[in-house]
Amino acid sequence: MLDLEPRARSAHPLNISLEMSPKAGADEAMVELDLADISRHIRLDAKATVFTEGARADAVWTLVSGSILLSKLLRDGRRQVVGIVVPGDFLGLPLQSANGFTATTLTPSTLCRFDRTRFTDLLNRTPGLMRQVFETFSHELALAQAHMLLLGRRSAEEKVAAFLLSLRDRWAPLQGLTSRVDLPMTRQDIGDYLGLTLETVSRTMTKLAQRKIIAVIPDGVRILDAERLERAASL
Amino acid sequence: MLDLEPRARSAHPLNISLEMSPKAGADEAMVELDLADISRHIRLDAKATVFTEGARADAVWTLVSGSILLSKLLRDGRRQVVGIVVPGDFLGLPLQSANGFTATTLTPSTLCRFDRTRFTDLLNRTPGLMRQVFETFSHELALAQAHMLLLGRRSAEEKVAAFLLSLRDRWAPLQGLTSRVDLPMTRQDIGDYLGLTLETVSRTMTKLAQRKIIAVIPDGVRILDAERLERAASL
DNA sequence: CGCGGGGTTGAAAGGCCTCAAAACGTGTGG
DNA sequence: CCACACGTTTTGAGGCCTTTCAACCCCGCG
Repeated sequence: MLDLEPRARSAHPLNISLEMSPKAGADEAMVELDLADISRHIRLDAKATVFTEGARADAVWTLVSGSILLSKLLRDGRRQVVGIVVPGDFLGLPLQSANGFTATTLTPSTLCRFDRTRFTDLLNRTPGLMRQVFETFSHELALAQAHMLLLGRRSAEEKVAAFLLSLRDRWAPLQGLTSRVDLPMTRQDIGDYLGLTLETVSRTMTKLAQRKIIAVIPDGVRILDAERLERAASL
Repeated sequence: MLDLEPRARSAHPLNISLEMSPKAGADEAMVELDLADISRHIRLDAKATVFTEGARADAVWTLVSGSILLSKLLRDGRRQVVGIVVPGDFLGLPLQSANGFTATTLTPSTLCRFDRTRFTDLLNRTPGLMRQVFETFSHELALAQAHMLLLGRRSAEEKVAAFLLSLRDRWAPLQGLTSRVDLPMTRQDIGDYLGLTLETVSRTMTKLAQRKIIAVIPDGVRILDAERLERAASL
């Protein structure tokens, strides 16, 4: 249900952004060829591991469809989800040789895989592409900082409310701004993202539902009162 | 006391990294000139604001000496420190027109200021420089993810222990790996960094001191038993 | 000397966690 | 088509860790 095929207009996943680049010149077609040259589309089932924290990173990826969870593990099993990847997002650090986190698919997903060294070579040859990826990372960093604020300083209710709103907004460019928010992950996953236990996530959601701010539906929630939800998130 | 003058060997703050670049070629001197052209050294007192969250960003910076706190604010006053800047670090997002956080000096500091648009122009003209800044950001992102794990999944004692160790390690390249860790910030600042109250930070430190793992000294701590501190951090 | 900011310590409250059980949903096999 | 098993979610009760509120100490400085 989340497995739609977005941005089909673009021949290559990374060109979504290159197309919008102001200095998209004559050599754009060549870059596309080069990208096609070193890339490979891959389909994965739900709950498949794309790569593992600590392992050697020999590829970088873009997500074409589906969704992916990025998580870090403590030795005793405690887990923190450090990111949620939606179609169009870039995945992996081109310049780092080891993965800093594990990437797991939530739904059946298709990814575009790039050989890492060949990708960084291309990056060094193609300033426009590097700029695009750089821009992506700046945005990621801003998201990470916003999430630190959430993890460190927000209550359980604020966390859950902010989570639902941010997930809605991230999917909005792909499927429009609907009141329905798909949650193709478990309460445990959500808790690991928000720094809460699965029970607290569940309780908080039912509390929001009792106040008619959201409705809990199978595999997701429906936002009944976006305004009050925003107030609950103290945005 | 933290106000040392590190990396004096390099003519320009940003060239620390450019020097180490593998493809540092003949045009390096020119880049340095360009950087000098658009940069300006600035001295700031302790507790001075470099820039404010939400304000238009018309500059990016490198920290030459001193130290800086990056923080985000919630409307009701709750604060989250999202980063600590040590000499040599880059500061600000070249491609974003608004600041995502506030930057405040902890000690008297000297910064190097770059006009943002002129810096990004230079960035676009100079792939090697962009690569360097890009690399910096990848590292920042990794740090941010590690901090999310800390904020979401670690206990107060683990947080404080991990904080002391990470601060020691970040200063190590500049002043050597000593047992003394300078803390030129208040308990409130530390709490805002770790997602704790200042009282919890204080209590946790005295508890670590009672167990002879650290000693609380004026303006810092001394690490008495690094091994047990690492175990306390569950690293 | 008194003031003010920062730090420590104490007691009580509360929010979230832990442990536990029951409800629910879905896919499988009889 | 129903029964069952398994994983997930919900709900409850109790406890703990961190927060809250408050008092007190320390020290630098006007």
